[in-house]
Amino acid sequence: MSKSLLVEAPAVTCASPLTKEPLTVEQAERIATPLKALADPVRLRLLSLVASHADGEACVCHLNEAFELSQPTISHHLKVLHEAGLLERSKRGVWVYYRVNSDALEGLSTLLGKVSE
Amino acid sequence: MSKSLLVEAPAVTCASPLTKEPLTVEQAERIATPLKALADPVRLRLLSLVASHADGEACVCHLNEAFELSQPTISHHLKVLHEAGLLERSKRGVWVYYRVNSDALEGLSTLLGKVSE
DNA sequence: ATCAAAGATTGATATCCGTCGATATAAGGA
DNA sequence: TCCTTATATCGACGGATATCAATCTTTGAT
Repeated sequence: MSKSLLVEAPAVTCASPLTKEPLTVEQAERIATPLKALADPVRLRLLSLVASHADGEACVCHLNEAFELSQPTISHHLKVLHEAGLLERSKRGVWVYYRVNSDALEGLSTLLGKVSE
Repeated sequence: MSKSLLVEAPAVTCASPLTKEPLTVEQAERIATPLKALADPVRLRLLSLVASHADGEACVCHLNEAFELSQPTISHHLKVLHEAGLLERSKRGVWVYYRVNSDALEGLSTLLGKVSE
């Protein structure tokens, strides 16, 4: 119900929906979900923080320290990114680590790129 | 004040902000603007409708007909896309035509693609 | 068993945003 | 000039969302 929408529906990203023929209502709604997750300054910084970490993985404890926002707020943003399929989550002991889902981002990238051809 | 943010700040898109090093607050806010414009099902369909038109140009009158939404609502969405730099506007007589700004979309596309490298 | 720390969840609040009806503006035609 | 049509703007309403404090859950340590 809240898994990666882009990964679960590769047909949408592999086609060229923005150029050849207009998007259907369903396609537009599916694509809007990860874009909405991305369209927030805090979540963009979170994503870039995770992506720029040494091993592509970041502990929530470190992410919390990087912002002047409450812990629940960061937790909320991470949840939004995770449910949109942009971040993967793995728990080790008490700590939770997030890493970027490259496939999802790549799908969005090629989707937008199709328009410029 | 409301021109294309990506085109006016190519440094942001040409660098690799999402991978190498975390985005600054200013960069994140600048990138969030066009992404917010894009992160709506109606606006995605509007953009794809314009992009898929024969000569890459679409009259507002045709766009209005394609949606079961009021004329002011479509006008609002077109304004958001235009102010985000994703659509260009040209008036001929009584009619207004929109066309996709490929540079802006390409900038966003490469920006997201940088993460997957 | 108890405690402390990490992270998620809940409930509340304030702001943002999508939508509409009504109205304004602008351009062409009679 | 007056009317009609195309598009934009305004003001209002309702739903979504970003944020916080408080609380809960889970895990490891003592």
